[in-house]
Amino acid sequence: MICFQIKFQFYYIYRVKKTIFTFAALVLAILALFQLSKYSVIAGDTSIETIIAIIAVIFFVIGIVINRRILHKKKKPTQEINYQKIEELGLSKREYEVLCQIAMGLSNKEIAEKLFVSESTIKTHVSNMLVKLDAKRRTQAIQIAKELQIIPL
Amino acid sequence: MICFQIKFQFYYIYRVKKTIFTFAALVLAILALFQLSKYSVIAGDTSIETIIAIIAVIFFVIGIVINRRILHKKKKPTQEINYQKIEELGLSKREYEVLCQIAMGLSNKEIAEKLFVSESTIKTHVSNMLVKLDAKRRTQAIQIAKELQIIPL
DNA sequence: CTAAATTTCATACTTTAGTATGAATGCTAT
DNA sequence: ATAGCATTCATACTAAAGTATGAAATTTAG
Repeated sequence: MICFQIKFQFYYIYRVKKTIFTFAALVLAILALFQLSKYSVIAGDTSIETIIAIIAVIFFVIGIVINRRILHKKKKPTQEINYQKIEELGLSKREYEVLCQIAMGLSNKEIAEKLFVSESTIKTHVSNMLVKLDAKRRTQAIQIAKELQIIPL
Repeated sequence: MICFQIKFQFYYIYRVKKTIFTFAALVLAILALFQLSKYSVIAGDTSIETIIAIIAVIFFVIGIVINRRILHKKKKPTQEINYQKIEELGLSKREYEVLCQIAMGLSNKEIAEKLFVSESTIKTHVSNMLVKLDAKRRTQAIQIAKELQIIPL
């Protein structure tokens, strides 16, 4: 049990502190470059242009890679739900629950079983919900609800 | 008329060739840096480390900026439609059209009017489409189609 | 506590959705 | 040419969805 915990901890550190390790490696690489360039210049066997070009390319690539990592991580297309709109429409808690289940593609019977009520109850909720959303059908209700951002895409 | 065309052409060149101009400016900047660094080294009034550090920072920033520009341009949250999947499912053109109209919340009757065919034709398409999508209802078909990314969100 | 709103359920009814079957037409590729 | 597929349409049927009405129990807010 403890073994598992330790394993998990190491894994966690690895995942979270990955960026820090990357930066540490980067700093070391830079220092190495400094030394290399110094010796090269002193020895006179490498032109200053070559060194600068190499450094430029390296950091250009590093800039792109890091930027891509950061953008990639926060690229969560999570739809924010407009709870205020739900209240504005006057949708009750139960009506909203039913709406969500409809959007999942469930039938009235299936929703009834899932929410532990009778099918006629669901029908009542659906009917009231449709009026409040100004929809004629459940499919239209889904479309409208997604447009109003009251259910996830 | 010709004037407008010329104006448009210049605008077009400006828009499309912007990147090229940017790179041209970049190359000039690099050449200038080369000259500057050379003179500095010869004059001995700037250390090699400083020059390298400056170059590194400059290109690091350039890398980030260029990357951000590119990502920003193609960062349209437009859901790409998986046309290959549509073929894999064996959906015909008409069946797919009907599916899209269903997702818009239309009834069979409304779809029939929109596509200038009878309601029974739509029913046939819907029935075949449901089998191919392995859905029991049209609402479920919408959900599955969105998951498979064959219709826009 | 009481009035209003929500949730629940039922019954009866109408409308829409979906299935099954059969058939005619047109397009396409071998 | 012809076999296969897509499209079209019809009829008859079953299933699901949605409406209307009434009513009881529960929750919530003033």
